[in-house]
This record gives sequence, C-alpha cells and structure tokens, in this order.
Amino acid sequence: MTTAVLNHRKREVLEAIINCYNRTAKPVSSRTIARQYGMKLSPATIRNTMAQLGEFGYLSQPHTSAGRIPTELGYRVYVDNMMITQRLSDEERRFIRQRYASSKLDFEETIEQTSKILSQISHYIGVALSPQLHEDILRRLELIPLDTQKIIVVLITNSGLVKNQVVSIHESLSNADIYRISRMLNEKLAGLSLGEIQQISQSRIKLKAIFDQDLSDPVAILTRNTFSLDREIHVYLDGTSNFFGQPEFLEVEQIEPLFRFLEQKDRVADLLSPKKENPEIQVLIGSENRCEGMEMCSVVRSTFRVRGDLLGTIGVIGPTRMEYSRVVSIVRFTAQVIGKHLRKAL
Amino acid sequence: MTTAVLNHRKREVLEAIINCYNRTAKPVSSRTIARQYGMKLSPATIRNTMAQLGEFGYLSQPHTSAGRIPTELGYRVYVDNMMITQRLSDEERRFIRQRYASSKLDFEETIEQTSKILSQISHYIGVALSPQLHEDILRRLELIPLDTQKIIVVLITNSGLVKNQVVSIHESLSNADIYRISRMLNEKLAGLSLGEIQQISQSRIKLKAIFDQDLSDPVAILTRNTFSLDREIHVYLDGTSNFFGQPEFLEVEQIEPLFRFLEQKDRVADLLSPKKENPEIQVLIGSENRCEGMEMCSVVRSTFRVRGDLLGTIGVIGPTRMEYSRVVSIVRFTAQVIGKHLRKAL
DNA sequence: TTTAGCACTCTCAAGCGTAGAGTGCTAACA
DNA sequence: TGTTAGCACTCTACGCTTGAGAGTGCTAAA
Repeated sequence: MTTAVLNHRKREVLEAIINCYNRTAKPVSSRTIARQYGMKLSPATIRNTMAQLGEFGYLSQPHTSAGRIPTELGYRVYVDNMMITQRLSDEERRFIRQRYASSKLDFEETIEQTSKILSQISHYIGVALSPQLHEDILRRLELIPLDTQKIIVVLITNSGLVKNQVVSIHESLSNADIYRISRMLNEKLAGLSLGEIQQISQSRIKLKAIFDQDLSDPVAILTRNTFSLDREIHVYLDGTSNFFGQPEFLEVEQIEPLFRFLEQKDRVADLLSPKKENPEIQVLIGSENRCEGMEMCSVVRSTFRVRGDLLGTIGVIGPTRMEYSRVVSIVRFTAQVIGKHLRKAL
Repeated sequence: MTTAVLNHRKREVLEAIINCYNRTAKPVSSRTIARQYGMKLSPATIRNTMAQLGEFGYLSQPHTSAGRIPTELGYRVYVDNMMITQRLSDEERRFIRQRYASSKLDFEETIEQTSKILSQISHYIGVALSPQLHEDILRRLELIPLDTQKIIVVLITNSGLVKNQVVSIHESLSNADIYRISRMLNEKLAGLSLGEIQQISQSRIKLKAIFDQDLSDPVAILTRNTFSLDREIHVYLDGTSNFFGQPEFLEVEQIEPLFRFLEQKDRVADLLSPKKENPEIQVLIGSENRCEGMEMCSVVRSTFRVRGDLLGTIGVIGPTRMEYSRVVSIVRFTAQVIGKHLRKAL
C-alpha cells in the first residue's frame, strides 16, 4: 500500500481518533470527534473523512455500526509522520535522575533499577537487558587461586564490567604457575573483544596461533570455561501487572498469551535487541514485532551506550493503544541518563 | 476449633473429596464419591458423612444445592495427618538430577535453574531465593586495583560464593598500600560471618576495636561499601503462566491480585523465608500465608543447606487445590539435590 | 445404620425483546 | 463542491424468562 498523502483535516481526524482511543480503548464515534473539534464540523462530515481514512487502511470498525479504531497502519503513520515527542516534564526528569542517583554503581543492579523506573513512569512494562558482552573489550583479567583445583577468574572490561567465574582445573598449579599464566593471558587477550576471545578459546588451532605455542591443559580449560559467557544476557522486566488495568486485556484469553511470552526471557531479549538499521529509538507496532503473544502490544526500544561501545538495551512494552509520544520521550531520556550513570563506574 | 477425631469413613470421604476436587476444581457430589467408593455405600450415606465433615469445618458448599469443596482447614487436616508423600518416580528424579548436572556450577545460575526445574516438574510456580549472606562466613577477600581511584573487592565465602564489588576511594593507593590493607582485612575479618562484618563496618567504634587502631579512610570506606550487601537477595520465579490453566483462575479478578503480589519480589522473599520453627518442609495453605493476593494459593517451601550453613530457600506456589503430596516430594528431593550440587562448588 | 424417594434449591444456558449507539446514504443547502 | 440534516438500518448489550439438570436435605422404610 502506497502511503497516501493526508490533507490537514484527515491528519487532524486521525490524530483525534488515536488520542481518543488511547484514553477510552473504545471505538470512537463521529460525534465524539465532532464535539472535540470545537463544533466546527458536523458528525456527518467527520463520517465522510473517517470513511476515507478507512479506505486507506488507517481505521477499522469492529462491526458495521460501530465507531472507528486505529489500525496498526494508522499507528505507524502517526508514529512516523505526525507524532510530536514533547519534552518530559521537569518533575519526571527529576524522578528518573533521582532514582539513578540513589542506586549503587553496580552494573546489574543499575539495569534492574532501569526496568523498574521505566515501568513506574510509563505505567506499562519496563524492560532492560544486561549488556551483550560480545563487543565489550577485555581490559584485564586476574586469577585468584581458590584451592588446588579451582581458580577464580576476574574479568574487567572496558565498559566497567567486572565478572568473576570459578573454573575447575584438573591439575594443581603453583602460585608461580598461576602468575605466569595470568601474565600470558593478559598479554595476549587484553584489548580483544570478549566475542573474539570466545571464538579463539573454542578452537585449539586459533589458541595455538595466538599463544605461539601449544597450551597446557589448564590454560585451555581456563580460557574455554571463562569465555563461554554466551547466554548470560539477563532480562529484567517490571510492571507486568500494569496490563491488568488495560481494558483490552480484561479477559484472560487476551492476557494469557502475553504473559506466556514474557516468561520466555530469551524471546524477550530477541524482541528488544536492536536490529541492523539502528535509529536512536525504534517503535514496533502490534504484529510488527512478530512475537506470539505480543500481537496486541507495541514495543519502544533504545540502546544505551557507555564510551561508545554498544552496551545494553532498554524498552517499554505497552498495548498497541499506547501513548507513543510520551513513551518515546521516556525511553529516550532514560537511555541518556543510564548511560551517564554507568560512565561514572568507569 | 478442636481437632475432631475422624473415623475411618470420614477420613476416606475427606480424602476422596480432596482427590476429586484436585482433579476437577468443581464441587464434588455425593454420587461421585459413592461411585468412586466402589458402590459399597449409597450417595445418601455419603451425604450424611459429608454433612458431618461440613460441621467440623472441613468441607463447604458454594450454595445450598451444590457439592462440597474442601476448606483450608480440611486441607490442613489432610496435609498434617492423612497425606502420604510418595517417592518421586525414577524418571522425575532423573530429570531433576540431569538438569543440575548439565548446568554450570555458578551459584546464582544454579538458583535460577532451580526455579525453572521446580515449575516444570510441578506445573505450578517454582521459586528460589539466593542465599541470605548474613550467616555466610568470609573465607578470604582479594583486592584488585582497577585504577588509582577504584578497587575491586572479591569476596570468597565458606559456602563457595564469590562476589565482586567495585569500591571508589578518594585517595590513590600504591600497590604496597593495597597489599598491606588486603593482609590486614583478611587477618581480621576472615572467619567472621558477613552479617557480623556488616555490623562492624557500620560502626567506627567497632572497627577500631577490631583493628586495634584508627583506620585510614580508604579501609573504612572499603569495608563499609563492600559489606552493605544487605538487600541482595534475588528472587527467581518461574512458571507463573501455569496459573492460566487453572480453572479457579480463569477470571482476571482472581489472577490479577496474585500477579501483583508476585511482582513484589521482596514480599515473595518474605513469604518463602523460613520461620523460627523449622521443619524440613513447610506447607502454608491459603490465607495462612497472610499475603494479599495469595488467598487462593498455597506454598510448599524448604531450605537447602551447604556444609550446614543456612543458605537458601526454595518453594512451590500453587493453587490451594494442589497436589500436596506430590509437591512436597518434589520440593524435598530438589532441596537435597541442589544442596549436593552446590557442595561441588566448594 | 443404611437406603430409596421426593420435594426443594440453585445454576446455567438458551431464547427473546428492547434500548441505545452509531453508521451509511440521500437529498437539501450554502 | 463541500457540508449538513434526516432517516432507515445494523449491531451490541442487557435484562427477563424459561426449562433442564445437578445436587441436596429430610423422612420414612428396610
């Protein structure tokens, strides 16, 4: 469908219907719009306009003699061309800033906080993903012997992340051994991304190439086990019960698939993860998100960065009938603040 | 109400009603029981028995001409006196063991796995709490300088937990300083519980008493910030959407309060946390758990231990109409296995 | 002590009719 | 040509009634 050019009136009517439907979740009648319009036009005229918007596919009717509701396409046009994202109120900005200021500098905790903040201020579902580690650069690692058979590996990355991992080895190492291994690992691996290191550590050949020698077993085990941090993306969700208040989710049949989806954390992570083309803020409307259970929902997502390295993703999940402009402002601002906050930890 | 002594028939009828109601979630009629009884008694006789059980408060009727459903008191009597906890099937035991065997030895990850395992095998909600750190004994700590202003503190406890924390200090320390501080902290604090250390670190006087000297600021900051691990209890929930299948939660009005409750992780933690009197397994039925939103649910909880130190709590949340005997077996067995699994990490 | 019989109660689903909301169309109007 | 009033039509939502079915409590007999 080619994008139809909308004249002034059509735009106004579409916007009015979207606004009204956002508030009531009920089909909007021509009379409602006419009244809201300031009595300049009669319901009959509005009806004509609505019929045209219906032909474009921007509006639909639940049944012949009902009012109109915006279609996904209607929302898409609104979001892309008509929406004005207003600045968040000073109060809201203060709220968000304060919540971060009073939280610890810990990475995971900050992410978890973010999902809470997003849900509390948007009244929808707040989502925050812990950083994808693949692109993060290893700054340094430290080995701490735990006992003769176990070593704690502490990873420190450029983005300020500190992770530890207990690795079991099968032969006991002297302190001198450990010191030597530690120096070697740092020398060869620091500066590489964790993703690169993971690839290297999974291949004996690559390991040999990097280290200029056949590695002793302990070192191979150490690297292999330490850098298999693959599925470590944590997904923090908050505000799921906000959906119970939404009129279109009053029936269990509607809310059940959504909750079933939300429980599959890996799918939620996929949904939120940014795609190739990467504008600051992305909005996925209704079935655009291609997730079973999310048909009646939309996603507003953004990434936040620290020092320019790609780091994490945040977003809000709400009903398709969502206050897009408000939510976009919230997500954008929060992404800025979380970035600043985490930079302090560096 | 004094506990009425039940004769053989009353026990059998109560048990039959509980079993039947567990399966159907519908009021159980006298005829149903009579049939199930093997035709030895007529419905009329069963009705008399049911009337008596009703007088004891063990059964109730939704309305005059409906069948009976067990009351909370009825379930209590059943759980305390009549329930036979059968051994889990070999298949189920294997399933649980395998899931642990194939997971990493990481502490948090094991706990998270546990909630999933519990929900998958019980078909209710699985809950697992990460250990309360207060009683855990500090084995050792290591300091890793991150830059001139920040130090990573790595804590190693007796139960195998490894935690790291970035602490900012306001003056820069030489490597020799750090080594000295590290030795001092280990000498004085290793062997104490994290709870004790937290108390000490919050009082300048106690700090002075322990260390025999006025501490330099960096050390005080280090201890204070490292051991404020207070609200670090993580709550892992899985299988919440299993409740959508339950007949008594078909209406949003019933499921909403439950989900609102489950979103308050701190309350869920309180609910699961073991009380003073501490039998191996505890069962809280319906309103016994005193949680808004949990009126129609029961909790089966247990603690798991590693090396005798109190560690974590696991449990299952299901509808009051729950297969108590099965769930008790599941929780008991899982608590054993998780304990063994974590002991490997030591 | 147990049981058959019976009157009584309550739920649930189906069918029916009405009020109300909202549309589309047509014809008149500016 | 764009706008509007009027009107017939459609669909929903709600309340009312009705009848079938399930299950009980009570009584009197076995």
